[in-house]
Amino acid sequence: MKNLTKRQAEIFNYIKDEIENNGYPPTRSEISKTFGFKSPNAAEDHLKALKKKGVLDLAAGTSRGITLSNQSSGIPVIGLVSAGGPILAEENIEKTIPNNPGILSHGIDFYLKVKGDSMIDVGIFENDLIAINKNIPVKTGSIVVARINDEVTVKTLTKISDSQVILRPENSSYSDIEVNPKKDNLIFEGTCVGLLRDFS
Amino acid sequence: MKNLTKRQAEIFNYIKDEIENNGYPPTRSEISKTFGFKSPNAAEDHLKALKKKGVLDLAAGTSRGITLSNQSSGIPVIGLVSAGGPILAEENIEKTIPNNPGILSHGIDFYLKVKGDSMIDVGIFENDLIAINKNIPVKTGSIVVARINDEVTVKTLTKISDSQVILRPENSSYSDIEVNPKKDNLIFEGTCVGLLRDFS
DNA sequence: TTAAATACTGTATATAATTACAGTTATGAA
DNA sequence: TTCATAACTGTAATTATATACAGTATTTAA
Repeated sequence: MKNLTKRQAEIFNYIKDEIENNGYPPTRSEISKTFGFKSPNAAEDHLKALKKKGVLDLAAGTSRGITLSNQSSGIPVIGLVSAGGPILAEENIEKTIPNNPGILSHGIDFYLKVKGDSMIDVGIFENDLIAINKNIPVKTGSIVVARINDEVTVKTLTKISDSQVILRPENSSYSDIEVNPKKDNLIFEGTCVGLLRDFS
Repeated sequence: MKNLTKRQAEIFNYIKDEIENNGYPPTRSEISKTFGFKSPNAAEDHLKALKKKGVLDLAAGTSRGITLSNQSSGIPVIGLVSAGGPILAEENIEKTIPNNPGILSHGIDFYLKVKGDSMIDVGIFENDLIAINKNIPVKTGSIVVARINDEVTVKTLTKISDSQVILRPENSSYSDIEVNPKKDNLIFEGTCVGLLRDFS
């Protein structure tokens, strides 16, 4: 959904927030008022641009007829992460699920579908979706999503220093992973802020 | 939510559905069209009645300015269940959290905050919120919320017949619970359809 | 370098939408 | 019985809203 200009992103986020807070989308003049436009047509133009870029839809002749498109209103679920690119790259997105502000105390940037049983002792099972926030600084004790030499893993961070990082699987049959950030390529993709499991 | 007439409930549910499906609430005339009213004032009257009963709010002078009130839009979280009354009784509701249609494959009637460690082998931990659907018929293999002689418990249903019901804790340090529905008062409050955990 | 896109102002208008007022009919409670 | 509530019809007025057209200035991609 990218290629939004800075201004367009501002307006898009405002619309998103309004829907979240008010329960209905803003009008052209509400948008204009918020951004200081002297003409409602400025908002109209922006809406058309946002529609053209596919992040929202407009219902003709309908007041407040703004709907966020699927991709832009949902939170991506990341399945298997292909090596190389960024974790949120298109090809890693398995689906998107509706955003639900308010269910968890932290914001969610994406969900990661859990593979393997290395975290079962803290109740994280295969195929669970763990909610990840990219911006919380990682700290010891947190469950983190780490990328070590392009391999993505979910573990508890138990030690972090310039020369040594220890990632602990929460399963007694596995051993701690020790990483030297100076030698290995270590990236923290985010912190686990919640868990979602669907019994279907 | 209280004492809505049949007609009011129909209209309220329609509004709820419209918000969910369209992303914005209906106008008076859309409501009228749907229900065959020949005057938009019929919808206006209904909206006023629904507002009076506290299930929604109306923003004056605002097109589509209908918002569902917290109680009616959220899903109750049940903490400790007091003996006697129904599980969804006011005093059991710890809080409500926003409804999120689409995150789980089944509908959610309420969340139950888990006490104890009797289900840790299936990754259900203390203080997790389990999502419960009241209307799915209980069947063996499902995780169910059962009330045995007024005590509420979450277990896996492993056997169900007229004379014997077996509820299995998913923790090797606990033993199966055998209930005779003819002698004991056994009520199934619902089936667990999902799990929500907040790492805060 | 040039056309297209971005980001607006300014004006105007048809129509979408809220909402008041005046009624009618039916039902159930005081 | 009588009054409040429910569930509408019918009309109408004000205002809220979408949206077109005509511009201007700046930035960006071909």
